[in-house]
Amino acid sequence: MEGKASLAQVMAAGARARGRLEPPTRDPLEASECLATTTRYRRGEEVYGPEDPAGHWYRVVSGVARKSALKADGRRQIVDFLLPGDFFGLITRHQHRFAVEAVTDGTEVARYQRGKLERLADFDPRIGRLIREAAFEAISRAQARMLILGRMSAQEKVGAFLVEMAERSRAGAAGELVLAMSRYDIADYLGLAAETVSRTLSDLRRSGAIRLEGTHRVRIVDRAALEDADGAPSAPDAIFARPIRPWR
Amino acid sequence: MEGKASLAQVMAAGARARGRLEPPTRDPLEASECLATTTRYRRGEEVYGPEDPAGHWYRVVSGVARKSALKADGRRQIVDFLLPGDFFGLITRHQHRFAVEAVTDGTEVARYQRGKLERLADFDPRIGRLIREAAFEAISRAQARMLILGRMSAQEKVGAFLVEMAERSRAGAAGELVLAMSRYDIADYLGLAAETVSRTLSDLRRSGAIRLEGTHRVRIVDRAALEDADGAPSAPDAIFARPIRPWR
DNA sequence: CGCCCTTTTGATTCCGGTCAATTCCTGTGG
DNA sequence: CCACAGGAATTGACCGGAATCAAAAGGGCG
Repeated sequence: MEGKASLAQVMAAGARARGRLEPPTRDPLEASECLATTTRYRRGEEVYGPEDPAGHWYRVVSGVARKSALKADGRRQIVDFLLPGDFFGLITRHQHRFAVEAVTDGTEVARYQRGKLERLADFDPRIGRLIREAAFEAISRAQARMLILGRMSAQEKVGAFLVEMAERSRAGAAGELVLAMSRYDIADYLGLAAETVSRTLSDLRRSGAIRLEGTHRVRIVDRAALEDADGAPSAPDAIFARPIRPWR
Repeated sequence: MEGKASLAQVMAAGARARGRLEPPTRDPLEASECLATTTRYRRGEEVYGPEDPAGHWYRVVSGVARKSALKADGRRQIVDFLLPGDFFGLITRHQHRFAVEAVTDGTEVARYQRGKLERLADFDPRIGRLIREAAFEAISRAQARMLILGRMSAQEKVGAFLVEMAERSRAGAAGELVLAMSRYDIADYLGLAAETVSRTLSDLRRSGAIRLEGTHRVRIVDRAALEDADGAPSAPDAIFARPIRPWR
């Protein structure tokens, strides 16, 4: 399914996410030239492959996607989960190095012609800023993830992952969280074995830090415990959350 | 030591690194407004700390720096090694989350006022592109590193690290390479213990993939072996490089 | 209802972290 | 210039946590 979204919409989304931008220096009319093609993907479907020419920039409209690399020995590393609003494919090179696939059925992705958008940015500084900030955002995300991948125990990794997803998906204050991806995806994201992810989630459940209300539904009970996981509970009142009745 | 560099120089450096940019849409005269302050740092000296306000963008002029985060438990993760030409501190937020310190004595860093540069970018699209591309570059670097951090054996990590540094520092075709940073730095960059880094380098030396010509001098003998390390030699003729006379 | 994929749980192995000791390098001061 | 001191690097021994192998249980979709 294909659709069109005006640049105005893009800008609006950007502004919403990040606060006010400067008043236009040009009439946004020219913006109508630059249209995004929105495509809908099925679960597992590929948005682009690691060998595809990199002539476009993309943005997730709805759903979830994963950006990953497949190594020769069959191992896969997921480099980023892409949620609504996230830009991806932002490179200067002529070829992608990663694949992007939809995680959920019906994931919608907006696609922009790189050249057009770039030329547009040359005239409208707001576009330039928007892209710049999207890139900065991606850097932040990537570097935050290095802290996780670098030197953490399985408990810390999974804990940090849950917190990250809760924040990025603006989960309800109650800490309810939907993990669209499989345990294998999570494992390849965190650099763990799928079995370890599963085990760790069970451990966190037993220790009362989270509640599993369905395979893909998690409720964060003791967020502090997730954050500096691996150790003792940090919040004093967290102890009372400890003796938890078994799930289901 | 402080100095001044004109924007023209910055642009020139950028163009050199990446190929031609478009002809100026405005006279570069206004560029003279935007001056970079270049500062020289001693070994271990801090360029900025994790709590500092993020009012500037930076670029390494000469030397090497490391960007790192210190965790509560004392563990450190190095998120990036910064070599000449690399931009850093590119964020929109108001506070850095990482510290940047000089690795080598006399590292020179150019500092740009973020606001000025941003306003300048609004008028001169070349500046915008330059910054955008620097950001894209950082993303690439970060995502490439995730492949390393994610799921590799110590051998693979160290091998990949050597290859990365050789490429980024344009080491002589002979594969001669200078590692400015300590084993501890390398360890914190790769998510390993310093002892493991040392051990692994020794193993690679024994297996003939590299030669150690001084604590901080490495010669890459069998690059292919480093790349898909951990396994058997890949290049057929690599076997002949195997029986290596002991170093020194 | 039944098949298949995902998830969970269990048992065993092994890589890399930790602790410890020694050697090597670098820079400093006599 | 050489001796010395202190940190950096290397090497060794041991142990623990996560990967791997294996199997059972659950859940979704035809």
